[in-house]
Amino acid sequence: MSMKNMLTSHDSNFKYMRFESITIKDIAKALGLSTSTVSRSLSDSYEISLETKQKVINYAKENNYRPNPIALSLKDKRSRSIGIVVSEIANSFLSQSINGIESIANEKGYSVIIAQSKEDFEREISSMEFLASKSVDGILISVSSRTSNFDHIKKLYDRGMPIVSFDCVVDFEGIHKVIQDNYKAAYDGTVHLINKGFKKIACIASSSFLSITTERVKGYIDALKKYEPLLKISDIAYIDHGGLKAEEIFDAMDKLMNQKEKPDAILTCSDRITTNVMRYCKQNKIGIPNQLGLIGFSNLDLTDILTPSLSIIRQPAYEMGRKAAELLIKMIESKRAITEFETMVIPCLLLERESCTKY
Amino acid sequence: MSMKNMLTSHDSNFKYMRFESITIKDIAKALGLSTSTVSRSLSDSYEISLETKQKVINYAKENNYRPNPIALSLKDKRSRSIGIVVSEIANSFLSQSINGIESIANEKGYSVIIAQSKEDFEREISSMEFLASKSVDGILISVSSRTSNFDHIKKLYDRGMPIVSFDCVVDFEGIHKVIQDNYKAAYDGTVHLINKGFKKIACIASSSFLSITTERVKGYIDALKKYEPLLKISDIAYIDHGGLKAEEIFDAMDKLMNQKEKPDAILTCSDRITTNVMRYCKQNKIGIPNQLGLIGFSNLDLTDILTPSLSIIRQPAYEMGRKAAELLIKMIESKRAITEFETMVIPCLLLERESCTKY
DNA sequence: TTATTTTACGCAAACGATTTCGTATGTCTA
DNA sequence: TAGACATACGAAATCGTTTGCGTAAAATAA
Repeated sequence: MSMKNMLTSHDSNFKYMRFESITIKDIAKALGLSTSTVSRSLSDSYEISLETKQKVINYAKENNYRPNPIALSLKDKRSRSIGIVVSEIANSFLSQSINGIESIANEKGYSVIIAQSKEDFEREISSMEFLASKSVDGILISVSSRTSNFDHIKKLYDRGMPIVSFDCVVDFEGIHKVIQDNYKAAYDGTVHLINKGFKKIACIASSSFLSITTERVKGYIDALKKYEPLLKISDIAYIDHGGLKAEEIFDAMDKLMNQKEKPDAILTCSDRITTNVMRYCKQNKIGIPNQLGLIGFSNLDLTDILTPSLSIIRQPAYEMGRKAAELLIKMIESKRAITEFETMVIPCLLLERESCTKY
Repeated sequence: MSMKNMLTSHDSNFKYMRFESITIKDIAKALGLSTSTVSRSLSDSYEISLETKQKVINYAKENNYRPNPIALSLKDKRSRSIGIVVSEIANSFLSQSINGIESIANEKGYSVIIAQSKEDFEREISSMEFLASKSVDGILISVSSRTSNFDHIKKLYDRGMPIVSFDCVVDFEGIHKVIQDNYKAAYDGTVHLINKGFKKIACIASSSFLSITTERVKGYIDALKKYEPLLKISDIAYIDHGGLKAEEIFDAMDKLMNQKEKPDAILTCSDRITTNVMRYCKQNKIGIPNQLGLIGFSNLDLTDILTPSLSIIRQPAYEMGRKAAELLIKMIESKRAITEFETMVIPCLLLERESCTKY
């Protein structure tokens, strides 16, 4: 499982040579100048003669000088890095969001440190601490499905750490938030199923702690109320443990499908729920869409090649990441107090496919 | 799309208060000691009296003192962070690898900075520069499908930057590498198709620049040679641009399927290729497995619910990430020169499902 | 009692960069 | 020619922490 090979072309003791860049001191010494003069030359100060500037700049370029970001951080009291706390990165919605975040961060010269909570409350707390201890300039967070207490976030925020919440947002005010239009998306999805002739539509939602859940369930209920006034609450299932284990979702399906009156369609409120419902149906030979119609929130790019292809509500992950990062960096770099906090609401996209059209 | 709300509960000028932690100086001043004494107390030096130590430690704990990692970095000349360069994170294999990397990194007190090359050679170069400029202590890299020249990596490596390569590894010696057993996996996959009665087996491989491609293709060819000595080279297609665009893979399929003698099975060598071949078949009404058998390298956890369920070769992503991170950190923390470089080879897992069993 | 050692701490340098302040020249003006 | 002012640079502080060295006071030894 592991083979060793003696080194060949490589300089055998190269690890004695730690990776080190040239510093401003080295330039100063080499050119017989002071560090102040070198620093000022590189920042093109008017106090330095053209001749000296040129000498310094040339020498710096030739020797590939790069300012040491750590020294700058120490002086400026900022690390030019932002932290992200999410439940996990191996998740299509979140990895797309992170893509959006990174695109803005890199644009503005920030690097990004990701911490995963793995849908665990304690790990979320330690992730926040980890990031704070790493001196990030700000934090983007989508809370875990186990988070109903937001003190760990509020405390850090009140101490002056810029924080922006997206997707699974915090519950307190006075903070920027970036969310999907959860209510409308769930409402539209439910109406879509109704229009396709389904009569008993269930909903499997994420953790009941989360505002995205509340909003989506409200959209679902309102749609049903409008068209089917006799809603049974028992048709709503909550996945309170994040659904990292498939069993949690299978159990919910067992309960739903073992009622006297089974649902004939389901609205699923997360990627993981959606795919595990399909898995459940496949394993239990429940035909989609004729036995069970299905529409779900999903950002997977594979839903079109499932059989039947899956009708989905796609969340604007990339855009949300960009917006959240923009707000955070604006906050970090703002000199004045921030007195207005935005809640950005970005619409979802409903993609109609085979899983809710009976044949 | 964006509504504003005036802040309510939140202290309106809190942003004047930058997030700042207590320093060793603050402790020293508060207790009437010198910073040296405080520092030594906190590190439990024998030179400090028990009484003083206790006073310092208590005060530090009460005021939630955390050493400033930036100051430590400046002093120690190490940032306790490692960089990762991958083509993209929204990729099941890579996000699982990153999970493995992070698990080790966090264990050892390192944070992780991710840079995406997006399968672009120039972006890979700038990613390396970005990470170096961020003063990471080492770099893990899986090169892009456009990388045939490794100078940018070799140069940094020769200057003393610890680097470990995994998955799509670099081509030079004297460096740690972590790879899957590509040859065996492709060989076994091909033999599996042969055993299932397929007669004309094609292969769609990743970029021809990559060693994973070379190895997989060799496994494929050797299996065929053993069982079907009359191999046609035209049955191997290369996806040289990373396959980020589906068209590249569709074009390859067009060519393969428009031959006089179409293949009756395909071995696909990446996640993206595998799923896009399925997409192509679905769109072109090519029945799997009866018209076309399919086995592919994939780390998606959805392949079991495709119809037909997909036979896959699963790569040990998480394990590879862990191993690579372990090697890198060992390298970073080693005091002595490293003279032996490992190439770790970790086996893949073949999961037999419906897509290669004709009915 | 004096000399020596131990104890317990402080001073200051160092890491790399920026920046405030000070100053030795040179140039111009009156 | 003396005073004023610009020009072009250097010294030193600063950010937070560690650490080598120095040392006063206390404890021990002679």
